[in-house]
Amino acid sequence: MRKYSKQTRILVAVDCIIFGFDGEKLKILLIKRGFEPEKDKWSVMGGFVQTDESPSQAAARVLKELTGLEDIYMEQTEVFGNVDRDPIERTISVGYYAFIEINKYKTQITDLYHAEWIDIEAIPQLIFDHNEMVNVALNKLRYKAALHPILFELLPNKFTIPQIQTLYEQVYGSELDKRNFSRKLLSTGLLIKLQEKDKLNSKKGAFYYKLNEDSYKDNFEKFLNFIPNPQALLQS
Amino acid sequence: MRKYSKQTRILVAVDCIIFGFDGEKLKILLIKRGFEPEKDKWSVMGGFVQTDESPSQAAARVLKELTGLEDIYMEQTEVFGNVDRDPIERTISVGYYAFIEINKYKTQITDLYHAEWIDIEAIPQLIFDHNEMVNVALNKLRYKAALHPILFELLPNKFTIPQIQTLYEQVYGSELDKRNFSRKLLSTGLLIKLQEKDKLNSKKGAFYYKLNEDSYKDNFEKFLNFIPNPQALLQS
DNA sequence: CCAAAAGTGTTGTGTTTACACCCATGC
DNA sequence: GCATGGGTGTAAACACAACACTTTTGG
Repeated sequence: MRKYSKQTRILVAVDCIIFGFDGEKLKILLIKRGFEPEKDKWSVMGGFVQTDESPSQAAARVLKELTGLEDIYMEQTEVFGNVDRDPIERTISVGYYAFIEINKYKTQITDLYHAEWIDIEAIPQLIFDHNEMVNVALNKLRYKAALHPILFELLPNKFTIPQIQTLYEQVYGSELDKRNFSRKLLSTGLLIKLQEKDKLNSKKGAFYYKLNEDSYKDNFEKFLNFIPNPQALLQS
Repeated sequence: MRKYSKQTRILVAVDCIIFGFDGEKLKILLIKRGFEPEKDKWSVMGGFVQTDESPSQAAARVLKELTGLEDIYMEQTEVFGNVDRDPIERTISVGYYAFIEINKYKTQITDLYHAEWIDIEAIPQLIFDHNEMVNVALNKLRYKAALHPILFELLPNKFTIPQIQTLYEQVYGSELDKRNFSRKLLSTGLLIKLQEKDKLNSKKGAFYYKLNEDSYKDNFEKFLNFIPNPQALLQS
């Protein structure tokens, strides 16, 4: 079949901002490149879209290469396509953010990369426009998490209410009232209380909960208003 | 400088779903292609990203070519990148939606295209994955408009409250209570009442309003909850 | 017994919804 | 004078925000 012969073909990449939560801090997985260009500089993990894959398949592949995990929760943020964003050659990159359960993460990547979890409060300078990608991902995640129960993807199967609250507080950088938070969370019907308690983080112990999978699927796209005054906390 | 020599370059396009409101119906601007491939088939307006422009610049250029207008409100929807989406040659397309004031639109395009406003209730079958693009654009627009005052971009400088209400009703395909709608709208402080009345649509006449530009900018990204029970009306 | 974190209830305030009548005008 | 669409008010239900004390238990 005839091609669009006069048009320019462009490199297309994907870049993944991978979030994890260790129970205390929200972190992203960054790599230090072991090769040129930009050797020893920090960046997010990315890769080029291959001929036989869509951008989202490419992002899933990159995530698997870096973390060993599949079926990861992933959202596209936006396309980064400024003409000069990559000094080597013009490249258009599709941004994604992904949530992984941090305990399931095992280093997978060759020693061409050094991968490390970095607190979102302490992101170093990154190559190209990767700092902007991280900011866009954070803003989109804050926006979406204010309305939809996506943050459970960062937690293990069993979690306690104080753990979730800490996670929300990290995401929004502000403290929440535990009475109001717990009431709102439980009123969604998303959680099933378990008998078991987590005794690691307190003497009294906090009950574990798990997700009600049916209710989770049903409510995923609904507006839940998790965050009081979201307008005060969001930039976009 | 060295290039990423082993990687595949891919065609990158933009496709724009252009919305307009004629006072009665929400419409999108479609074109009937006057050339092969897919001659005489309907599609949305698009074009390839050139070497000297970003995808958003390409989208703005395409919008200008089709409508003659610049500085149009535009949002990126998502990337459409399935390997087989374009049968001629692999092409990755960045989707956008745009709002134009329908009265400002003047046909600009060469007679290679026949452009027409089509009611969103009556979208014909489109080429490639353009029907999916339209659906994605509609869902994103509904989502965003439920929380942010973007729909004013579809209206002329002067508009009446019954006009805005009709627009919201078209966007969500459901009727709204005029007392509650008007109260909520006016309580945002976004509108300035003018002395003049629109006497075309009723005998009594409805007062014109204009946007309070300062308040509009300030409130653009805030959550305004224009739509009661948005969860009942949205798919994503 | 005490420190540390978990868990739980109430009240006032503001927002949302549902609902019905009068007004102005052109014909 | 009447049909058409514009404009407004109120009350009940609900959701939200602010706030403090009791419980459990490991040390």
